[in-house]
Amino acid sequence: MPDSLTFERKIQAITVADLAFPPREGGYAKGHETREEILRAALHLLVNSGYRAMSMRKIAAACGMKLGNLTYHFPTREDLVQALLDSVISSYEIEFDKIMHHPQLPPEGRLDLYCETVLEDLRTLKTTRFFPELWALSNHDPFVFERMHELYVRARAPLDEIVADMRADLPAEKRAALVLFISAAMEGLTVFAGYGKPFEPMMPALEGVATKAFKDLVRTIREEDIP
Amino acid sequence: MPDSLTFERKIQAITVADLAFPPREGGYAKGHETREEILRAALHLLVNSGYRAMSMRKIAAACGMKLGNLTYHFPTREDLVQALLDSVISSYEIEFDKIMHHPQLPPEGRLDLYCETVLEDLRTLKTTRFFPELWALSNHDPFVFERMHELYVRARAPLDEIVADMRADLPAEKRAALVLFISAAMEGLTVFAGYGKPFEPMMPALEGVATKAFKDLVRTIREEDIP
DNA sequence: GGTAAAGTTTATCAAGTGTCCTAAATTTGT
DNA sequence: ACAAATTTAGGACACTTGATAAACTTTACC
Repeated sequence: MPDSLTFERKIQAITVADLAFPPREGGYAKGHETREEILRAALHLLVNSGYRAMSMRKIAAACGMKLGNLTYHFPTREDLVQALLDSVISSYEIEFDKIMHHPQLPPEGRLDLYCETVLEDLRTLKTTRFFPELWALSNHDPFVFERMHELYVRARAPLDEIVADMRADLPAEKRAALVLFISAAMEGLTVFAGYGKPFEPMMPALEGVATKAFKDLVRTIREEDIP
Repeated sequence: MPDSLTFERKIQAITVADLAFPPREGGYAKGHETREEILRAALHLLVNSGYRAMSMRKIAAACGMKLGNLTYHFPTREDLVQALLDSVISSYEIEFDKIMHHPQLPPEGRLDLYCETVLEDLRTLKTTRFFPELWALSNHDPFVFERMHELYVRARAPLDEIVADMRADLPAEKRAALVLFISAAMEGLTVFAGYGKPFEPMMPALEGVATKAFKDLVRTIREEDIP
């Protein structure tokens, strides 16, 4: 592992096509398209250049329109960020719905699928890219905090449900702690995965360890008693 | 768990007395004290109000001096941030030195102590507070990235050493992955711990699960073969 | 075709940013 | 006492930021 390294991220450009941009009610078609374009550009800037660089002007420039038009669609900057968080949360919802409404899959299978989904996200670095920014923001912006909390709650909900199916006898508190630890481990993994180049060589081995560790946790859920 | 909550962090004000501010070579005593005061105020602002609020003027105002004096000690903003990162890294170094140079402690004991130290940090939320900001920054500021990488390397070094003592037979790559996963799990834990109020009620239970999980990993290191 | 709403541009505002500069006053180490 | 280091008090620079308001253009619909 080198002690000093050049600043090169392996992620060149994020594709945000798979993010959900629900249309607002009773708007012109053109207006909705523009809103989508704005949010896309905003997220692109957020991920690739950071929150500081995600200014109204740069967003406007990124999608080739004037600043005034941007404030027409989003009167304040907070409105824009809110819409952005909405789309992120919606995308999560869609992702986890796929797992929970998977036809004829036992709890164990759903747990495996859940873990596999997160590990896959770790490989493709999809959510990893905007999470650190949003999380840092949430420490000082109350409304970001509330939305991020909502996101965390929704992300853990399916896992909570699965664990409840498998170990209904466990007290809710311990189930919640177990779920939280799995989530935490995954969160930590995305930290290092997102950290990119320095850790890239050992990511395959890390994934092996992670898979084993998660399997251990599954075994804990199945067989052992929680301390 | 409430679905919406008021924005109240349990951490009111950070105390940075235990952070290391190494003196620069060939400076007067007074100058060193002032530098310390500046860095303290800067870190306070970073933690409690975020990186955006950590402007030269606000730092100067926070420690009751004029802007000119601040630029006298730190010609550019980057100089200041560099010094800040230096202090953070130094503090880490001191913390881990205590573990590694503990008299007559076998590798197993040092591993326990290492985990316990991190869990203690999780309880007191010491480093948790500025990590998200710095990490988010590192994604877009090359020099912050290099320093944060240095920090990660130094933080994992002792753990690496311990694991090497315990399992010299394992290939370096797999040892590194194991170390990385333990670090990742801890990193994730600090994420949720730093998240504060919403998770506060279940922190004790979470800590129990975490302790057990870490013990499992230790057992993995001791007895089993890594996949 | 006309009309009202939606969408877009243009121009401007006050405020904040980091950096640089000069000149003087004060404190400190020796 | 003397020189170096530190601090104060300003001002100015070029630049970016979010927000506002007035004009202009396109679109939808009767």
